[in-house]
Amino acid sequence: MAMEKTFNAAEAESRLYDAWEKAGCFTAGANAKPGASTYCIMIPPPNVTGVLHMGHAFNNTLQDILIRWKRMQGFDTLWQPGTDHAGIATQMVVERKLAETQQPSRRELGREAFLEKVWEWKEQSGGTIVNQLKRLGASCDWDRTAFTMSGAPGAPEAERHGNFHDAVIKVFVDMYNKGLIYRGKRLVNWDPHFETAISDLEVENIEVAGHMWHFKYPLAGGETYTFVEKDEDGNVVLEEERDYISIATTRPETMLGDGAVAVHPSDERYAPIVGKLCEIPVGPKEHRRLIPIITDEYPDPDFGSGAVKITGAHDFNDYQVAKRGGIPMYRLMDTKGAMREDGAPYAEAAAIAMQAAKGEVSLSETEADAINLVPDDLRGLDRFEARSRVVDQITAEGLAVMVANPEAGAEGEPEFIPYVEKKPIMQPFGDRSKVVIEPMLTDQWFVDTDKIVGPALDAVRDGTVKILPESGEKTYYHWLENIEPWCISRQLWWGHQIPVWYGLNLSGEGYVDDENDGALDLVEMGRLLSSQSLLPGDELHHCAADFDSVVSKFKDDEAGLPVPLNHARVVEVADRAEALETLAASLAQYETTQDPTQLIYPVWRDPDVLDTWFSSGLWPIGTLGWPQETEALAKYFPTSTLVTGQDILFFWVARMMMMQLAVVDQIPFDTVYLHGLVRDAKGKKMSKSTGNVMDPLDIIDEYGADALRFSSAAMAALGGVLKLDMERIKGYRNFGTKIWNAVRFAEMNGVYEGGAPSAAIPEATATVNKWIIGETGKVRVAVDEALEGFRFNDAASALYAFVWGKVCDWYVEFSKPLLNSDDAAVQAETRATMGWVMDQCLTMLHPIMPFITEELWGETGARAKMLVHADWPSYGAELVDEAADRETNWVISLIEAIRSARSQMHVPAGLKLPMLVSELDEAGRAAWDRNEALILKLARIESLAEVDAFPKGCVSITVEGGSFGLPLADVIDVAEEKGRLEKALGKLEKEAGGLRGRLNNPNFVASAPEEVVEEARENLAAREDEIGRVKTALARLAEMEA
RNA sequence: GGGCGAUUGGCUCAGUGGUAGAGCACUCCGUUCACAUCGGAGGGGUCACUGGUUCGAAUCCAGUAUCGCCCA
Repeated sequence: MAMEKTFNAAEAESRLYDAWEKAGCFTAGANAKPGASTYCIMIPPPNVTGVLHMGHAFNNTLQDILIRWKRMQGFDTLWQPGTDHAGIATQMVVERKLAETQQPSRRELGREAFLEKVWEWKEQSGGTIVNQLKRLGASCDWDRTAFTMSGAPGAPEAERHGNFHDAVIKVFVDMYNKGLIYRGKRLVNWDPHFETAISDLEVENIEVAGHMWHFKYPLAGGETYTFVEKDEDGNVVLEEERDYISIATTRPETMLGDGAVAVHPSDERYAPIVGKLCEIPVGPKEHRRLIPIITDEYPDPDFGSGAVKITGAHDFNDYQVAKRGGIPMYRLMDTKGAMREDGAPYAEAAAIAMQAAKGEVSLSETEADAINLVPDDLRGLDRFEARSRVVDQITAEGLAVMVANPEAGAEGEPEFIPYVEKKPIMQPFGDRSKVVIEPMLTDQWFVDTDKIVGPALDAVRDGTVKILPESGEKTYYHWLENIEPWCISRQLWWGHQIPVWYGLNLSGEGYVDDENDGALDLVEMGRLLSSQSLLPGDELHHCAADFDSVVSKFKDDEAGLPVPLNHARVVEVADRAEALETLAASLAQYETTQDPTQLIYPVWRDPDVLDTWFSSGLWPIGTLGWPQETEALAKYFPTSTLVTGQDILFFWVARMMMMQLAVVDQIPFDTVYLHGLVRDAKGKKMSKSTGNVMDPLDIIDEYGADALRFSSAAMAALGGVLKLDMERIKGYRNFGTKIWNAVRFAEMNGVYEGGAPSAAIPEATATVNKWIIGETGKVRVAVDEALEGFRFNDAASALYAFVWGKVCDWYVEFSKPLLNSDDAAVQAETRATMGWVMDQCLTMLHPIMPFITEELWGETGARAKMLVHADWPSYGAELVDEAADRETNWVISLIEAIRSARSQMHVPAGLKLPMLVSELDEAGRAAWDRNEALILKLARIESLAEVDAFPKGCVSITVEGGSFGLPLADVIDVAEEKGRLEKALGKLEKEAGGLRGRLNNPNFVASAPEEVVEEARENLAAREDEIGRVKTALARLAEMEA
């Protein structure tokens, strides 16, 4: 067999991966020892629309390293794969595809037909990322591939194996029944393009060039006050009478919905006017709204004018202020982000708002929301168009704050201009839609996180769950201790439809039984249908897993209604409008038939779906078959390690903690390993617009998956920044070639002649064989310790240093004379040792570099098992032979000293030199004798002769316990040699000086640990010894000069 | 503004109190039969700054500066 010179990754990777898969190597429990403990990792489900990027590659490499390592150790392992259904992203992808192929749009298709299209797309394209993960070498149990929408109504046969959908619905119903989920009107991130609420995670805050306008809000009734501005020392810098309060805003269009102006309670400038009313300087003059000036801790007195307008329905900070102060929140925009066109004309709306501001009426949330305060001329405008109109109107009226014009005096330039600051502002954008996100007050479903956060906090506080790096725990506490309600509803079609049905509230105030006869007549029915109680927002609702289960709950409601309503059949209709029609028709029919059994009580299901994170929050139990008590659930839950990006600590990790604890009262995993974003070599985020995106598949094509994987491991320092450098990847590709050729060398030297090496630790007699066996023991301990502590970089560098720095640089070289030895026993021993050492390298490297190691494993003999299932070693420091260790290190230092001297004396590399020795202690003599052949070979020495004193022109080589010399009188450059020795002397003196200083300090000797003092003494002695020899050499050189 | 973190050779980074390290890059030498995707030798660092704790600080503490990330 003649091995190729390099590993052909492109050819081998798919072949090896297929072999693993075909043999079922990744199946849950594969290679488990009898009675083994379990080890389970849940993949962070990639988006079903996703394609593999560097973040996935890195994240999954770490998981694969762990799972392969544990699998080789004989644990009962499961790496659970799958994808999430990615509501908004998937809907967008499918809609785009419909548009591209000239098919009817989503709305034209309708919900059911559109969802069919989504499922079609999923069957065709949803497996992309799964296949890409295979190219990385990910050893997931693919037969178990999960999907957060599996088992949903409308899912094709192929998706019916899972029941994730039922699990999600069951959790919603259970949590609803426990009072952990409620419906409410709250401020959410609204995407005007997709017309849905989105999560914080889907919002990107980007700094953009913005403007800060300054406007005057006149005091009501022309009141005035003395405005006094002081500097830090309390000196008055400005004092004037004002009839207004100055407000700065970046969003003038939201002024229309202002409910108050707030100032800080400590702000003396505005103290005289707190509690008074001021006028919003926009809208028809005759209907100007007045709003109160209130105090709140939120305004920063040092920022802008110190006064803040409060628009509770369109700003998150203002929302909090408005809630605290009972300020009404007026919604100004529709779902598309345009100014509202609905409701009563402005004059009417403004009048109601006025009454509220004066405290004459108090508005419920629903009532406030029904009021449209957009002036008639601005209705229907896009929000940005409305902004510029508002600015123009205010400025035209002279209510903009004016400043001196720096251009004044120039042609056509006025003396004063409106005060508009150009400044960068952080603006929220939808990460999918790229439009500006609008904080919007809407009806949504929420998880009452306050009620379930406790156990999730406790589990980390008491150490049941460990988060790495530790700083992640701080962040976790910080977020959970200040947790906000979690909005879980989305106005999308693709997702788990909320299992709540609504019905019209027929028992409201509108119904009055005129005759008091307990029965409904026509007049009463008419009143019922038009009454206030049928306004949107006041419906009855019930929650249940399906329609059949919800019917009885509506029946219970009916029981309290008068005849004949209490007999009505509960029937599901599409929506609220259809329900009203159906009810009216049914009542009309009843009038003629008088048959109560024909009466229909229509109910409709909530059209919204659940946030994708609500379902992925159940990933650990959902993928294992919950709520069924499956074997997998019993075995692998709670799972072991979660490896994920620190950016989703809140959105996913914390939610999994809360939900698993809330639903099954168990932690989902015991360790969370968090890592950062993979960046480019300079530390920049990878982005399409910067053009610095690296595609992991391109990297795999060019350098092989192993190189990419090794790079991932090497940069995975706990808490470290991940900078991906192609040079580094190339270096690790080279590392693979290095191992390949080391094995090739072994193969060429008959190591595998007798078949695969024995798994038994070889019995060695030769020093270097004993030494490399000990080094192998040390590296196994180092690798396991590193992986146990999730220090992947330490594991990688320990293996790199061992394989390249010890095995290839030294052991292979040392072995050459032994493999060519005439002594058959020495040769056999060395072959056995080398075979074993190479096998250990392959075994320990396999979790990080599975492909090349598996290939070499197969190349070097028939094996009982593939490497993926080989036994992970457990030997350790007991393999270290101290004497062999010392001796080999001495040999290495001697060889290095000779090479160094040769190189610096410009001795031609190929030239063999004689060497002299003037003194050598007993250990040195023994070491020389036992290792002469390899020293001579590696240092290119032809002979060694003992002398009493070195001749003139002899280059000195000093090692522990010995002085060697190279007679180079004819080639020596005296000045150069003197420089070399002086430099060495200087370094030694510096070291010795430091050691002496410490040892002369009585405090050091008294306080430092014994072994530290002892070590310092030994070091000093060794330095002084060497200083002596270098000085001798320098003296000899001086003689030569003379 | 709040929180978290970083600052070590030209670059990218390890290094949790005891003689400053690695890889890459650089310089010189090398077609020695495992490997030029290689080998050998070498240069290069006041560990951001200022104080403090300690016998001893890159390492612990405080402050300063600069940078990054998250949140507002």
